Amino acid sequence: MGTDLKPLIKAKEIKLESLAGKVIAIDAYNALYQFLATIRGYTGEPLMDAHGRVTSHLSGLFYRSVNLLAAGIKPVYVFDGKPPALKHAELESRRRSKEEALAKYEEALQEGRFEDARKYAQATSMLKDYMLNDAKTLLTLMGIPYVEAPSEGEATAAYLTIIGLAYATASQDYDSLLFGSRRLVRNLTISGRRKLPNKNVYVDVNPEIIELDELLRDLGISREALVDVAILIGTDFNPEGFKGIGAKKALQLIKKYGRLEDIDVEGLRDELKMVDYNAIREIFLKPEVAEPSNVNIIFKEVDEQGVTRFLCDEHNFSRERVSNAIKRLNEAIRIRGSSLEQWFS
DNA sequence: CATTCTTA
DNA sequence: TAAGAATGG
Repeated sequence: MGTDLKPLIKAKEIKLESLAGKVIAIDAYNALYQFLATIRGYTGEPLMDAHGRVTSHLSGLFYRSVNLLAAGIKPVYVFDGKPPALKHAELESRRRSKEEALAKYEEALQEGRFEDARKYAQATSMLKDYMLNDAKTLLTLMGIPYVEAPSEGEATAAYLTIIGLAYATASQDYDSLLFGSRRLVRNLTISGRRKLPNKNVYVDVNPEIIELDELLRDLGISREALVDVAILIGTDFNPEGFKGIGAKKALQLIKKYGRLEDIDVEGLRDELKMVDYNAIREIFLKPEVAEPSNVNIIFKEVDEQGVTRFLCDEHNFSRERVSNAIKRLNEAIRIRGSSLEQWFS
């Protein structure tokens, strides 16, 4: 879920094309989860192949990646490793709400309330290991690199921007900023349409970028202080946050007192004693990240035969759609005139 | 979510 | 032809 920093952030809308030629480190879990949750049939069932294996995430990953490549963007997907121990409570609560959603889904389905069923089905979404493996296979066949993070994917993605291997991170969550990402791109989409939660209304959504340096300057605080603000709001590592404190109040408090241990507010001071905020700070400020020597960001040509075999033969995608997409991509590459030399190096 | 089909 | 609805797997 991440930290709700939104009220503190003013993002700049950008055109997708402005990212042409840039390496973007994409939070794989975030992207795949979004695909899995939203790409569903009328009654909420995910797309599946003839063997009943879920393919929603592959559909999203394939078409979006084609579009990013066609726009000249170089995506690098960063996969999660082992979650920090402090994340257990958050993961457990996610597991529980999925369980509850499953019960509601079955009930709604039984009663023919398909719109509800769809909503609850989305909330049951779980990325299984085989789905992650299928996603990695597809990326390899598409010539798109990915990185295995030792722990939080957002942390390694952020690190890639810090060491100059990526221009920005891409995620819907703000946590990569806490991990020090120099730039965060949200809404890295093509269609620019998103359904409002619980409503049958669609709104235009454009990609937006947040520059960490600018954000810190605007807020008038350091990254260390921003992490303290996040802890007050509530992070994946202290999901409760603190009673009555949202983004605005958290910022006020840190601007006034500087850091968590100096907050002099009746009640809150005692609540803070119950939280190991130093451990949380450490996760954000000194995260476990991939070794640069283990990061190979190499783009290759799309293996059209391989992609077709994998998506169409193994997973029952339409040959026509897949070949059209690859044709579009090749045409875009041709028009851009990017020689394979400069592109794939 | 992204693409394709339908509709007016 | 452009917006909205349906479909994809």
